[in-house]
Amino acid sequence: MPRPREFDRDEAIERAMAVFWEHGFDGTSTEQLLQAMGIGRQSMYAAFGDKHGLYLAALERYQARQGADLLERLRAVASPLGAIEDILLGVAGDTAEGRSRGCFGIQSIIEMAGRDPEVVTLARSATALCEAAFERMVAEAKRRGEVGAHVDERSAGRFLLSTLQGLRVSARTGAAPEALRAVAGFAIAALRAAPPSTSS
Amino acid sequence: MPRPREFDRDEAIERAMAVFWEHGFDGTSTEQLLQAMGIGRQSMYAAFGDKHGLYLAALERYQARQGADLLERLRAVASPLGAIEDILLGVAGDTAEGRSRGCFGIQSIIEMAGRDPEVVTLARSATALCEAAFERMVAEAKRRGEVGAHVDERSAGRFLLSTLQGLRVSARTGAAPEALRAVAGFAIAALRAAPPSTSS
DNA sequence: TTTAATTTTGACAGCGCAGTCAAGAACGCT
DNA sequence: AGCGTTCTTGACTGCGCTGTCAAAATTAAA
Repeated sequence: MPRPREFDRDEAIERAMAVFWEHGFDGTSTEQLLQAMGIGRQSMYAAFGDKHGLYLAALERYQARQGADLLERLRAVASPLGAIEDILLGVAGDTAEGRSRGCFGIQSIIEMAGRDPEVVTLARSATALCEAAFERMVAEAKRRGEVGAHVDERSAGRFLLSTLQGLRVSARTGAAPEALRAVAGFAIAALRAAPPSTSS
Repeated sequence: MPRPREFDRDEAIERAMAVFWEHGFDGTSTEQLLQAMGIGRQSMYAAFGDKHGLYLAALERYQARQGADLLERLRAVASPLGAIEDILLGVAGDTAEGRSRGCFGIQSIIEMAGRDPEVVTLARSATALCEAAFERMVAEAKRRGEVGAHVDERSAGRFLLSTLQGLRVSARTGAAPEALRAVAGFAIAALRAAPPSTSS
């Protein structure tokens, strides 16, 4: 009976994400969002509640895609350490626009963590998921002897995610690809030859 | 002849910085700033031009202090590698509030790099300064045999700054001190035992 | 004491914002 | 075809925002 929705929800979220990503939550007006999504005001409010709800939907979607990407690289891979290296080098290998665009996930943490518990929750679960993915890669790499047996994979997972975040911040600042590659190289070196990790 | 200013400029910048730091540029209203600074509207506009000018003054001040801190640790130090470790572990050793407060410099890059060339310029010079400081620490550490002779200190400087940024993002997300310590430990390990850095 | 310079004060203007409301349009079932 | 339900359209509201203006206050020199 009901009249069906005329726009594609996923497509709309995707477009909203691009706007939020470029301008941040505070820097984005509903007018911008509606124009980008190509829908009317009421449609948006009916579908997402409010600007904040739309933001959460966009962030969730972004993180889901990021996570899927990571898991994908983990699944079909010849060498786990090679996969890790590829992931880190991926930041350096991106286009100049891609590099300076930065990471929507990091942006959301920086802008919203201080006031939005829902964003924090999303960020924490995405963090846990990425760290776990890295951890499994490291564990597999250990099994294959690509990294030393003394490496603590849990710490290594955290280290790798932190490194990835550092790379993305550096990229946004305008770091050259060669600089980013050098950073990635050090991270890989840390895995190859880590002494008992400093856990006090 | 002129009537002297009633407020202390530096103090005002300091208080404005705290507000910008907490809420970001877009999230901060002039009203909030004036209240925090304890001055009137016109006083602020006369002294700083506009909200953006005040923001730049606050950012410049923040970066100057961060840089001075780094150089200070470099100057009066027993072991360069120990100093580097202290700096990285400093993030983990901060209070919970300090950790989740994050870094104003990173915040400014994430929020403003896409639209404010002046912020980018400030960020780049601060980045260069920090990288150079780390580079000198690494060079000195090499001279003392604390890190291997094969380590490229330029790359190492970049790596260390990137690691510090990653640590701060992780801290803002709510990472536990032990997790941050583990990350710092891996970074130090990378310096101790880095093979020829991956620079292609 | 007058004067010139500057800061402070308080009010104000114009604009853009997020969110609401009511009326009209489109659909599937009966 | 008619009906009930939902979506869409467009106007509107109240509020908060940044930046401006003019007048009052304060100082040091003349």
